[in-house]
Amino acid sequence: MPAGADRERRRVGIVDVAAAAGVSRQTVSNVLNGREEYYSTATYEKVTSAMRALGYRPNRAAQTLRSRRTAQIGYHIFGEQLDQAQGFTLRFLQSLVRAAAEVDHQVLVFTHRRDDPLGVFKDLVARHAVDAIVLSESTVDDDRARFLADSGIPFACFGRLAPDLPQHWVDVDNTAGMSAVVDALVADGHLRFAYLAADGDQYWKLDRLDGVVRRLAHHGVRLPKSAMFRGSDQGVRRRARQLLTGKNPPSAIVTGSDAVAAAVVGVAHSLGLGVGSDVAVTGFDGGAVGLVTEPTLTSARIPVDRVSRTLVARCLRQVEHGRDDEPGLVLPTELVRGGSA
Amino acid sequence: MPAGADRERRRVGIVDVAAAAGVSRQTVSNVLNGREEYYSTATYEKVTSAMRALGYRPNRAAQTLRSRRTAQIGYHIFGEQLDQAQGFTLRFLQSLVRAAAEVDHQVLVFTHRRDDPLGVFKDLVARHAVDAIVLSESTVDDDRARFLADSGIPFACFGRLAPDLPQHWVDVDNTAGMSAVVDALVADGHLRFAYLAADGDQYWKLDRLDGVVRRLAHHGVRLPKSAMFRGSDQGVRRRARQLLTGKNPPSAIVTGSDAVAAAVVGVAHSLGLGVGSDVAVTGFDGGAVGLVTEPTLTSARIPVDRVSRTLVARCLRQVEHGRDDEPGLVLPTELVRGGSA
DNA sequence: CTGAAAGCGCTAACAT
DNA sequence: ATGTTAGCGCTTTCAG
Repeated sequence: MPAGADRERRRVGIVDVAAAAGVSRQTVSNVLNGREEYYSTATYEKVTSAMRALGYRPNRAAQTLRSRRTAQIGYHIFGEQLDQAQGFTLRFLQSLVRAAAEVDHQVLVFTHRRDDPLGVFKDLVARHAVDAIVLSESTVDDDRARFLADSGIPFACFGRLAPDLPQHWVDVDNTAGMSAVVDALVADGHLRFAYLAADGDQYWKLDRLDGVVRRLAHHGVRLPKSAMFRGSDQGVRRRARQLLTGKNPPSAIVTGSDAVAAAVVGVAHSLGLGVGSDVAVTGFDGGAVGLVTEPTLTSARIPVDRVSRTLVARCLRQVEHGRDDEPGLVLPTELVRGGSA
Repeated sequence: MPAGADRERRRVGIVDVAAAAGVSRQTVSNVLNGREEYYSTATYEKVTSAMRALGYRPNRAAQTLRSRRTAQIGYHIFGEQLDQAQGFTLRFLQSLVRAAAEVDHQVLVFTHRRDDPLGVFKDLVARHAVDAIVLSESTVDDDRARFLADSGIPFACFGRLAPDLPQHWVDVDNTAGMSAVVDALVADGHLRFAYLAADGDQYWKLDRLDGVVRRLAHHGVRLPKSAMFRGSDQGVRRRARQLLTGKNPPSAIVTGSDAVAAAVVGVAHSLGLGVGSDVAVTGFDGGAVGLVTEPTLTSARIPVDRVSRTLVARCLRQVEHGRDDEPGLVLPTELVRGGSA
């Protein structure tokens, strides 16, 4: 039996498509890569129908090797995440994956090793495993961002960066977000406020606090020192209890995040107070946490989808045109009204 | 000036290493791929030091194209995840990424498009974008698993699969986990129990319920119908309140998950009851949720790291030796005692 | 607009 | 134990 008779199920390659369509392999490649100047509509039809008929899908490794584009975006997550970020990280990742998919890219998730935080980054860059890297929960002076900037790989951060770093970032307007929350509360007639938040001196935590203080001042409402607290989850609960059982309790408790708000809601319940009626509670984030509290949270929603889409766009821009001097982008939050305020 | 004088920063390739080490490219390749039969210790030293000196890192695309191995594992996540799984998914992903990294693999995260749930899978398989795929939250008769089985790509699931599917799965022993919880509670002298859980008829939810009922029976304790409830988060809260304020309230509330347990803890607090003192509450999972409640939860901990490591191992086994007939693996949970029971 | 040639950087299969 | 010869399947460059 001649070798040609083998029922061998060969992978279908670009040449098979070319043969089936009666054109050369490049024409197929051009169609594949949407180089519209280089083929006629008729050719396009022939080629695409041949691809469909053969069930052809280009081999990624070959494309990558030749074009030097992986169509993959790296996303760094921290290994240990017992904190507030928990819920948000997954929401963001989901959004990022969708945003990447919209432009035919995939997301490679990676973590660092404890003993060598930058090692993975070096590896990824050196091995050309990704076209760009996205960072979230970045600090202003972020080691990772600094390394990426030095190495020259395209990147973008969710969170603003120091002025001496490339401004490849997107962030939300924390101050304005809190202002909107305060405005709504004031419009509802609240006069006695408190602000509770997780501790930490990240700029966004400070911005949120600042937003509340300033906006209340704008409305002529003072926020007494004793009604401001930033600390651990436990500390927040304790202080919430103190405030709510003390004399002249706040009628509205603004918090720095949905996680904190959820904790406060729990405390209020435990004191037999009606949330949204006896006391208003607000959060910041607008993700899933706020939907499982009872009542649901009024919160400043972070527009995750816009954030991730922008991040992906900025990455690809750098991939295609080299490092740019675009400034950072600040996105507004959206006030979502739940039953908690 | 001659062209050779260009200060052109060329990528260092395998030939550069070979030249520097004074060996052929294959020898370098052999060292790279740990084919120990094919080089001497002396050669190894020469080659590795040359690699270090040149800062050489093999190009992934080229390796993939030639070896037909991507060193990437795909992980599918659902797009909308407002439910209990939330916290767990991220914990699992983190663990999976680490487990993959331990064997020099990376994790590619992807979601499906609503209108074509299997489309991404087809694409990934056809384009050889990953070596294997990991699924979590799989159902017994999982469409995704069925597709993967048909397509022949290596895969592994967190969650048992129907007998007519390849048994590429790992799962935890839900029944035994609950038994351990019940044992601890009984040992503490509890006699009046209740069981609250999220609704849904996934086998693991049924197994957990079953575990509680059987083990209580084993101890001679009856769980009245009225003390068993499965429903929405809201429903659970309502029922918890009813139970705790009714006559003859339970002294121990066993729940189907840490998320439900957290809700029950909130309800107990709202009724002024001390959790861990007035009423015991237990969860199932052992992740971050149980650490932020007050007190922390007593729970059956899912050994995520073992799960993900096993999943990765099973994937690689198939990659290397083809589909196997290994049976599914059931892993035990570990009882973690928090302050809630 | 289409075709032919060249090669991305590596590893498999063979030789030595 | 090391070297030689061929590609992997595509895209780039350049010629028609």
